[in-house]
Amino acid sequence: MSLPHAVLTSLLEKASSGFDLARRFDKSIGYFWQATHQQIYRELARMEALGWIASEQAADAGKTRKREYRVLEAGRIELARWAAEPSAPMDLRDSLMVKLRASANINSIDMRAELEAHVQRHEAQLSHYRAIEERDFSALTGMSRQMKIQHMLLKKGILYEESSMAWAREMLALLEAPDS
Amino acid sequence: MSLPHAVLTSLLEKASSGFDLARRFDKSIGYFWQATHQQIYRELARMEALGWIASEQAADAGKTRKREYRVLEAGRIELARWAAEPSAPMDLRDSLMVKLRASANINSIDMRAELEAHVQRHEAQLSHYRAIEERDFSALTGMSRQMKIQHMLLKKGILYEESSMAWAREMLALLEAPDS
DNA sequence: GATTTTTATGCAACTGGTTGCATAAAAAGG
DNA sequence: CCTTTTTATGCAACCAGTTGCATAAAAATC
Repeated sequence: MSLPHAVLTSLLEKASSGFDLARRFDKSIGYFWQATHQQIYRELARMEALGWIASEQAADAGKTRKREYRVLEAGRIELARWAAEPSAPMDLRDSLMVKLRASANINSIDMRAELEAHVQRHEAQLSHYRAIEERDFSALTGMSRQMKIQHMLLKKGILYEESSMAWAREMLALLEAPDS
Repeated sequence: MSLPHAVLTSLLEKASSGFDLARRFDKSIGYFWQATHQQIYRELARMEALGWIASEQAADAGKTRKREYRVLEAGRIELARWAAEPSAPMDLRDSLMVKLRASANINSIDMRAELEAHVQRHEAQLSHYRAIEERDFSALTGMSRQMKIQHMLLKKGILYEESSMAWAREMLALLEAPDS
């Protein structure tokens, strides 16, 4: 159960409203933990009840209900406690691989178009990551510990996209080979 | 919703009981789609009701309730239909990355032991995959299309383990560096 | 000035996956 | 022989995540 902790982490970096968090979950933190706005509002309510976070009317709220949440000491303690407990290995559920395996058994299934779309998606994501790297992490010296870790997390994404793409291209070549 | 289709794919390769399927989901097909025995029994019942699969008392049932399921034509058609529809990009939820990100913001969180355990897990999985490759895919010629695809799926796992491990080692080096 | 889009929050119902437990025969071990 | 483990199936309750919808102010567009 990591969603509350992902929200805590994100709030730690910047006190925000639920809406802003939801946007943040569509990038940055969301690259390894996505959530819908529904989940986020629910978690915020739960964590406020637990005393992990507190909120007040946002400075730019106007007449809206916009609230800004920030992490309390109890929240930091909980986050540290959770980080220290052993993490279960990530569970992958990759439907494309299931489809490819099905296509190994049913000859009429042609996965080439799917694979091409897949390659293109990874390509787009990769160039997106590279642009972020260029923009935020191109300094050669003087990066703080925090920055270095953030850079490594981005590199993780880059590595993932690169290897997914290389593999998908090889797979595509196999499916396109005349004799196969 | 891919679990029924993962079960169909697995049954296509070999007609089996729920129990055997559950074991199969702890390896092979389970590397990219896991399921508990509960989910599998539930799915089998549903798919039998839909007419995608049929079952009879297993040959080696004795006095037990053991049943053997096999895919019907309607099941093959459904599997092909599903394979042809576009697949959503895989959603990763990697709690280790969330923890590392939290550790970038809270200095007292020390992720080194976690990362070491992580490296070791990937190492074990990698050598397991390599043993399978050695055993099943070391032939240099005469591999069928089916075998080639299966080999590529295994390679996908190998690539994933290799890149996860390489990255985790680099991350570990960063966390161990004196100045960071 | 009226309409559409974006910002912002949230309820309710549903679905997929997990956990805990129950049952019972067969095989293995002491 | 008796106990434990493995094989085999399944119910019930729960939890996490998704989908559809509703509301309403502010900003943008026509």
